[in-house]
Amino acid sequence: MAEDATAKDDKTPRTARGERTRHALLAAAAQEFGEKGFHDGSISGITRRAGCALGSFYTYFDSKDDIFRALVADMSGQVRDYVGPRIADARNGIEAERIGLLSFLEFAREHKEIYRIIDEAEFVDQAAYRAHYENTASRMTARLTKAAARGDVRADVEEVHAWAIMGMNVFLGLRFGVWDDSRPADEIAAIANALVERGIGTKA
Amino acid sequence: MAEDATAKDDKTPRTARGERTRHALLAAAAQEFGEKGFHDGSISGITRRAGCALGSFYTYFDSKDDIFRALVADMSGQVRDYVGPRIADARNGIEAERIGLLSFLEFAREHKEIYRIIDEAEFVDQAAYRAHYENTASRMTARLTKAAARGDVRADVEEVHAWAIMGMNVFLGLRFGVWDDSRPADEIAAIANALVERGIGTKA
DNA sequence: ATGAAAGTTGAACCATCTTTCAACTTGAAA
DNA sequence: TTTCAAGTTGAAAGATGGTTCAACTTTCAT
Repeated sequence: MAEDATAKDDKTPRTARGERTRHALLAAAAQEFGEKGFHDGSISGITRRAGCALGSFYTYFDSKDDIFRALVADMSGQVRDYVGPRIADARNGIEAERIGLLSFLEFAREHKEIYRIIDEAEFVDQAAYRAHYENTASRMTARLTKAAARGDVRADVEEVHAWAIMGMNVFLGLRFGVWDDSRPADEIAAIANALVERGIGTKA
Repeated sequence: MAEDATAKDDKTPRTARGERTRHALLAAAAQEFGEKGFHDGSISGITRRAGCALGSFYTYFDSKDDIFRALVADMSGQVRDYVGPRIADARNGIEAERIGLLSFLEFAREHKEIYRIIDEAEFVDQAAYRAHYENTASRMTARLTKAAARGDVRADVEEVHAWAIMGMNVFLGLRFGVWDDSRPADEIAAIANALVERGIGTKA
């Protein structure tokens, strides 16, 4: 998840100790940026949390931007890896989207820092930000298209529907996952899924 | 839209010239923050765009945060004032939401900086950020509840539906308003509204 | 055991940007 | 025409925090 190694000056750790430190720095960065945001978070804050010296940071990362980029890619992958397998168990296309939202809500409740980090990528690394949402949307479009072929959803599903449902999920995750998790996640998922089922489903 | 005047040290302009400068600074700040974001944007960048000296900034604003706060409130109000009256023309609750999205898309295409500014409030002034979305959602919940009473939409509409539809709108605005405006806005609005109509409508 | 590569350290350097301030200009009321 | 509050100016103070670096310690293959 960061195997560049452009031969020039490779920052990849070569020993177990180095690996440990790099990992501690990434975890500390998730905390630091999650709590304070990118600009208010500081590298000295990261190294303090990681329990190492300021200078060690530059053994593994080129800059503050560099570790942030690594973090966005990492979190984006974590969501995908948490949600993906769960969706695979679904019996049909509508069910898949319900499980997708449900597991996303669970993930957001467990990792409340994810919003601050992904959202701030809009300012720190726009390419990573767009990549995250475009990848998520295109995975959803692919799922919906497959579901349409199986007759689970209307034949006219397209990108617009995917962005609509993704936006729905993101905002429900913010409101009912991060800001306030007092209502059961499956209740939220059921309400939203009913909207989706009638909206694009074929069973009407 | 900023009549504090706490007697202490009032920054309200007292002359027409002062009013002009303050206004130029706000407009310049929208440009500067829209282009570079809050942290990369600088006060000297703002005064340069506004065509005045660095020091003049502090005649009208206490700090960088202060002008940003003023800007978020201003943009939030602009969206509300653009979308609100258009919705009022709708013949029913579903039509209202279609017009709401359509006019939001139009607004986003005309003011692409709005996303950067509102989104960055999450980091600069979280209270303003939550206020913006909570106000928007509660206005939508109120509209939907009224529509339910008129029989336009299902009786069980609630906050969750409002957040779902708002999230849909925000993401469609980002993808088909700001990032790429090649598809007609009313086409996007029609597709999303069909989803909403079948999803919460009563005509089904 | 030993030497070289990998990793660690934190003070200091440096660039940037917010904020202050005291001198100066403007414009309108008396 | 005079006066003065309001507004303007930009250099410089002050603060912050990213980045560098040269000395030091640890690890591990031989």
